Amino acid sequence: MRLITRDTDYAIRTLCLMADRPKKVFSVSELTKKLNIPRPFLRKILQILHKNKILEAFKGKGGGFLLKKSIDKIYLLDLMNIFQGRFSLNRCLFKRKPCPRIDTCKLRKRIKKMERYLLDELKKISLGSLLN
Amino acid sequence: MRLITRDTDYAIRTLCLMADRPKKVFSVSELTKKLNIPRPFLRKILQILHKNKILEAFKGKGGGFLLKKSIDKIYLLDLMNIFQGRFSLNRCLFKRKPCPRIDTCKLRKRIKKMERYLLDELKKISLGSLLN
DNA sequence: TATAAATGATACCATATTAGTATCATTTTG
DNA sequence: CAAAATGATACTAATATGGTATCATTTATA
Ligand code: FES
Ligand code: FES
Repeated sequence: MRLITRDTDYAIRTLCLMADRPKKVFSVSELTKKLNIPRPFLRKILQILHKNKILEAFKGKGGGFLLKKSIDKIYLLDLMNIFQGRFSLNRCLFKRKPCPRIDTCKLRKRIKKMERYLLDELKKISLGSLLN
Repeated sequence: MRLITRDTDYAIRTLCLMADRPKKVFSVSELTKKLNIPRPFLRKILQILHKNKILEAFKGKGGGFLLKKSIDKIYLLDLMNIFQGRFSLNRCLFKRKPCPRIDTCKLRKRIKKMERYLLDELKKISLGSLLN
């Protein structure tokens, strides 16, 4: 089971790198070289981060992306929500009726509890806290 | 994120139903009617449960499947391992090198901790404990 | 003001995983 | 021997993930 998908992963790495020089405007070319992430994929990711107000973007020659939010205020869970959709462990419940025979669906309750825990843990993890 | 896939889910439901009459030999036809799970899919699932010694199987006319293990000794995690492979949250680590810049990969450690928790919780859940 | 270098928007393709089907062989009972 | 069951296994379909391609727009600067 994959907690973090590739795009979230790449976003983490990119933002951490950018945090090194928080005032600097990075072009995709530059980032792609340093991180070696496939260029068009990285570009898409950066555009999404921009739409979500985590980066600022500058068009035109000499343009690129700039960290907008402090790395300490960007949480892993934010990125997961952006790239992976709202975090939830038991989609199953909503696709099908609750399991016959398990009338009150105890399973669901127990999964909810685990989900609660994971969300709480994930909320605590800022990108800043991963560095150093 | 899906903790439990469809086949595991179906397996749970089927085993719970069979636990109602632990001595009875159920044919696929019978189970498929009661659970309305697509017949050939259910069949595959039952065969896998048989291979994994959770069910006993009887070939030939009048044959079918019989619960071999007590429902209290079948754990959700067993089924997940059978149908979904060994449970682990961070496959990511093994596909790519640890993230550059995050040298000691704190993220990995934190994910491992969550994984530990989930495994502990999942270990506790027997199918028996879901019923009644 | 033309050109090059950047992002914006968006549609597309490739691969992997999950979900489900089909088929033929074998066993068993009557 | 025929019917009714599972064993084994290969195939197909749907979805999610990972990655490309392309054209439009903006901006700096020669
Ligand atoms: S509602 Fe999903 S297993 Fe019960
Ligand atoms: S090793 Fe996977 S995020 Fe660091």
